[in-house]
Amino acid sequence: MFRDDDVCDLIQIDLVRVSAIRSALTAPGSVQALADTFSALGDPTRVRILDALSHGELCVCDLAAVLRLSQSAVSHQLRLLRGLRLVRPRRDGRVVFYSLDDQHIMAIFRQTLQHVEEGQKQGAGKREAGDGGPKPRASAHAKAAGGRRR
Amino acid sequence: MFRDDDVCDLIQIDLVRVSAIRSALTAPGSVQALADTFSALGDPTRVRILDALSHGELCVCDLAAVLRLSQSAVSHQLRLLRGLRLVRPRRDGRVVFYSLDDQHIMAIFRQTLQHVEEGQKQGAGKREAGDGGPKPRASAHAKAAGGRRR
DNA sequence: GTATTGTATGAACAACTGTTCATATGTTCA
DNA sequence: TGAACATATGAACAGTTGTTCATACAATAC
Repeated sequence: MFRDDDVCDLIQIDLVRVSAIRSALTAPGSVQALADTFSALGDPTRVRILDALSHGELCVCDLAAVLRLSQSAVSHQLRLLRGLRLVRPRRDGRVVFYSLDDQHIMAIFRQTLQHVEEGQKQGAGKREAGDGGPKPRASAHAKAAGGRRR
Repeated sequence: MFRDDDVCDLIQIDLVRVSAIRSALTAPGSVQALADTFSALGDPTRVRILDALSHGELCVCDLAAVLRLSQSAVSHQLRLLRGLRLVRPRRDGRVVFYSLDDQHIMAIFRQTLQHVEEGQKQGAGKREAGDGGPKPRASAHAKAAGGRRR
């Protein structure tokens, strides 16, 4: 944990600036909301669900068929996405159609894809997450490490 | 898992559309890259780090002081963020300064905050993640549940 | 060289998460 | 009403993640 006497006492440490920045930080509530939302987006299955829904409204069953997932898995994920208002349900008989809740989501996707692709340009040959190659399912504590190459 | 004979055979199931959408889906590599990036953003500590850095370049020690975190915790998280090119290090003697890697990140933050706040407007009184109130640290498998109220 | 200091990293542990299986809920049709 | 079917949900398990502690690395000062 952080202790006040643990602060390094270099000249660079500008305590004034530190407390200035600290008081300008985003409110904890918003931080948590941001993290929750990004967390929901931070799973391949959910990314795929939203990607599929970007092509238009789909019922749970169609969604499962499109993504080749079990109905249960899709339903569980939809529940999560629904809770964060990333998707919206519409009931029609016994079928429930889901659609993207608003336009922000696709905008966020586009922005982030831009960031990712930009990095791929720069670091060509460096292999970062998402180069299309067959990957060993990026695993524990080494996911975004600086230098992996097995 | 998904089995082909598990497809519900309603009229709504449009197998043509299903395969049409499937072939239009974002490539697996990009999906993974998106998920990895969102995953990195999906943690309060990392959100706070990026938020702090949005006020300008900071050394690890200052960052720890601003956020009241241990140097080790900050360093571990910076490593992750660095791997995804969300932050960029600059060495000056023994001090390493970190800054946001590009402008996309803040743009993504803004978009997402907009989404979150928009939802708060609509669902006023419904309590979604991030309303500023003291929360019991939103826990396991119930994080974004549809109907919570204890 | 050694001491000092800022940063990085490995191991380990508790907490969290995504999927599956079994089952419940809700809607339509006979 | 009861059968059929689309969707939702609870429990449980394996896999993943964030923090801490101890320690290594790197750059400067002596």
